[in-house]
Amino acid sequence: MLQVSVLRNDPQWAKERLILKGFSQPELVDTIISLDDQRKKTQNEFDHNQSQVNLASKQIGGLMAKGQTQEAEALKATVAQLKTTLDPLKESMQQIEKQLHDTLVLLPNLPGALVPAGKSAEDNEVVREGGLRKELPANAQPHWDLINQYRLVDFETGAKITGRGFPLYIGKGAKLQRSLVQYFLDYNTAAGYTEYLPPFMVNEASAFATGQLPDKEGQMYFMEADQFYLIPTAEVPVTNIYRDTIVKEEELPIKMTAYSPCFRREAGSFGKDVRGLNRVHQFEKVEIIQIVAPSLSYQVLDEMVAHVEKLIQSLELPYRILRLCGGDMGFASALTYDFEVFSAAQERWLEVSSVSNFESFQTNRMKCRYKDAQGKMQFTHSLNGSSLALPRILACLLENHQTEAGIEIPKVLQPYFGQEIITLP
RNA sequence: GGAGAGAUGGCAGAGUGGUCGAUCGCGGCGGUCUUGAAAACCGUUGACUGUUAAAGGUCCGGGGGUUCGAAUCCCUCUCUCUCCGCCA
Repeated sequence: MLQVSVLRNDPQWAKERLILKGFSQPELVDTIISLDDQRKKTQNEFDHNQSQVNLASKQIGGLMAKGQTQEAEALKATVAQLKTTLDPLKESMQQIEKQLHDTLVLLPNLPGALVPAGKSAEDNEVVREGGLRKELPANAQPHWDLINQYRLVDFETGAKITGRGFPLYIGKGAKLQRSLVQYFLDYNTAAGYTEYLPPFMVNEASAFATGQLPDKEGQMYFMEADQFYLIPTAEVPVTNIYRDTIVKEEELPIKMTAYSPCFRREAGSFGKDVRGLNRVHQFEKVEIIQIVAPSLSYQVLDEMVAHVEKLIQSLELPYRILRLCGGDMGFASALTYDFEVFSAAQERWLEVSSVSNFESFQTNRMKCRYKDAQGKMQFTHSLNGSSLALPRILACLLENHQTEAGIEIPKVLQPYFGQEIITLP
């Protein structure tokens, strides 16, 4: 959620930034400022009357104590009179505040200075490429064929148990998933991130705080009976650890990592690029999250990008890093870098990580603040990234490391997986 | 699911209708003393809103009610703890 003060400060600039993000109603900025004016005006009037009521009530107390009941009764009558003006004022104040909040919440975060203009994925900027594309055997295959031959994942049975998009991992496939999760968590904790295992369902307040609500309402699974949402990413429960808290400056930066399954309805996005593990309703992911002082957030963003980059390098995969353009960024983000790994057999890039700085967009919704050196209350900044998302990494590992002899396991994973190569069953 | 107890400022914990936004303690900050530190002593220390700055207003888990006046009384919801039941 944006701060009204930011919009007031330079409405024209704010509108331009919103347009860069592809937001279709920049005029809401003016609506918000005018609502805020109304709010101030109404509140002022209300406060004035309330103050008179408070004063009179105190006087009544004094008069009663002295036994001057007649004077007290007279004052009571004036208070009663004043109070009739209070209720309608309060009502309209609440109404204005709600309207203001409901409108404010519709605005996406303003894109940061580095964000390139553009409407879609084609306009993203390639920051750099890395890793080696291995020479593949002549009969190289896409992962959806490999997982069948090697008996790693069974989509049909997953569909029978639940529905399409719920893969069932089997044998070495399941173990490879588990090895990756463990490796990623160890890698993250070695870099100073504290590991959490969070709840996989969240309440409405949590889903709102990180920006999933109201923006992505239809994308989350919802448990009607208990009013819980299945998490689309560990970002939601983990970031919410710090909802409604005031942290000490010396506690910053707060570095957290968590594994979780992720549930996404992917409503409307099926039909294309959905084969195999490319897009599923349930997948595993290890997330990294930081809460930091505002002045450091972009430096931390670079650190997180470097952190994820090394992790992908260690898996010996060819990758590239993109800086997302305004139109392709998420609702809550101010700057996002996507990591894509080259899927050799599909001959296309697959997104495996997304690292973002949310600045104070989430922390304003969450009310996560700290006192700076001057003793002033400020919103912290929050950042997060996948480190890493699993099914696509699995797909890329299979495709990029397939050889005549079998699927080679990267060195760093071998201690976790327990063998160097997966051979045909 | 049933019964009981509870929810107050960073923590701990008083306060049961009228200068209570809230005693005291711990912690934090500032100071005295000290070469420095500790101890001791003194002072200070919630958030939001509003204003150039004030004043003023709001907040004692959430919502509603009673009253001239509510942290305090009533209703309701949520959560926590203890016991019972069920259960991986």
